[in-house]
Amino acid sequence: MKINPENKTDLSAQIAQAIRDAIVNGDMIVDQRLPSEAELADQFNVSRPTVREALKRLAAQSLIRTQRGAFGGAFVNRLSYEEAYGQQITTSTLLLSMNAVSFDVACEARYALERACAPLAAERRSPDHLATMRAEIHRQGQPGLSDESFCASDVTFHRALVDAAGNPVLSYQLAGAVEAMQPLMNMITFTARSREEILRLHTRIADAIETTNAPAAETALHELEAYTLMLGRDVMAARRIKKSG
Amino acid sequence: MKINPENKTDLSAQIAQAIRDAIVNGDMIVDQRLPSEAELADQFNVSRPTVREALKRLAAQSLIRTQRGAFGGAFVNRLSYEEAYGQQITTSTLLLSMNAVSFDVACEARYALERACAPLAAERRSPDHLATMRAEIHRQGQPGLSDESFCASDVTFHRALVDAAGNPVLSYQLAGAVEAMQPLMNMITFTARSREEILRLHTRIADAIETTNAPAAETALHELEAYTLMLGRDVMAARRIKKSG
DNA sequence: GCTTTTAAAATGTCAGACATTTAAATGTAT
DNA sequence: ATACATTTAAATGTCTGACATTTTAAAAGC
Repeated sequence: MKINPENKTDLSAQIAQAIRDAIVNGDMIVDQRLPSEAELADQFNVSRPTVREALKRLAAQSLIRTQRGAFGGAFVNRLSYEEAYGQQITTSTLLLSMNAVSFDVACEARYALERACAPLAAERRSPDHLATMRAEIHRQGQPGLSDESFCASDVTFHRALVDAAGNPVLSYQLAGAVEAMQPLMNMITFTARSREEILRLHTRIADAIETTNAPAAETALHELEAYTLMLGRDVMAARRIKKSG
Repeated sequence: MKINPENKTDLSAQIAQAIRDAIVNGDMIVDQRLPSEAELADQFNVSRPTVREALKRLAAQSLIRTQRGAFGGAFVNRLSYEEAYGQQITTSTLLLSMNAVSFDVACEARYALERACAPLAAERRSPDHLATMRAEIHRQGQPGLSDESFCASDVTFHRALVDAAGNPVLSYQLAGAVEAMQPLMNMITFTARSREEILRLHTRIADAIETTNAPAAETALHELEAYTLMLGRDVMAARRIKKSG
């Protein structure tokens, strides 16, 4: 992996790519120690700051971790779900906040993913997941609940639904979609009327999951998608006016 | 955003986080220029190499891009789908290759996502998408096709299915799942018998999409999932034996 | 007025030094 | 001999200052 040809891009980017390739190809295995910065600098014929910039790039992607002190160094990192979540959420949030993705598209993707989870959730849901969903439904019915709290509870509810599917990859994918929509969702004013409607649909979803009735859950999710879309569109319209004004 | 309290983590990580927050919170907008490295070093009271390490971290996440020369500098980057794909694929591939995710779980997630796309694809598929699917089916039936080529064609087929849904966020999510599974899929030996079976299912899927029969597409995808799982398990079993042997 | 040259500003890179952290090796006392 | 304290070495983290390269805008020249 050691060599890189004479091209004009950043040396630190080239070095990062070379090491990244080595990791992805399996030439370096988890927890294996990389050569020290000084050794890498020698091997690649660059200075230590350049090597360090390359290593920081890899650290930003959670590909490596570093440890100070004797017998420290840079080690290939076993990517954890938490780290993967973090990457996913950062990326998704930016895609949405930079308007590369519209609210409509994000909303559609999110509910498509949730519906994909529904059959698995109906099949595997534990009492614990159901209890969480019921508890959040109860909370959402409390009078005097702030919009932020309502929104947070909404997220917890949907998260329980997805986690009930028992597939961490799906949970991880959804996390991105749900978190990314949070800022926009938080702009929504949840009237008593809309809360009532959402509550009704949440209850239908929970009931469907409890009775392992996947199609009913999917139908309710469809309706919730349409309703969310309507609420979101009002907010987005208001946002556009504010921008142009 | 300028200050960061006295804690013991890396300064470059702290600075990267501060700038990241500013971008995500919208304090800095797309294409806005960051202060020069020297100015940032002043503001954060650190040296230029430390600032540079922070900037490289952000560059690794495609949050910023840099431009050399006068009036150059670091600019907030509009995250493109391509860049987001790249991030997603790197992360997903590592999750799978490091065995943090089993083949079964990845496979289940992938087909759950594809089924989520099916109704949308059935509704929106263009002649172009259908043509791609048909063409790949035809290719998969050619005798003398190598396993790699068969596999590549398989990816193109599924990609067309997902793209037909017309939701770039779903395409982006799937890209990760599909790409990540590639290395394992490539280890599969596709016998004439298994190719025939896959071809049959692909045809059913294409037919269902063409006739806007979403349920039929989902059913066929279910069967294809079960079949893929079976093929994959053989490979994974062989892999385990090789490791322990 | 157009072209060429120049200057300035910014990132990219290097070299060397010092600071800090950490664990092993060593030494010392009970 | 064991337990504890000390030293030491290796590594990352940080700083300073310098030079190289790239790029654009402004100045100079025709």
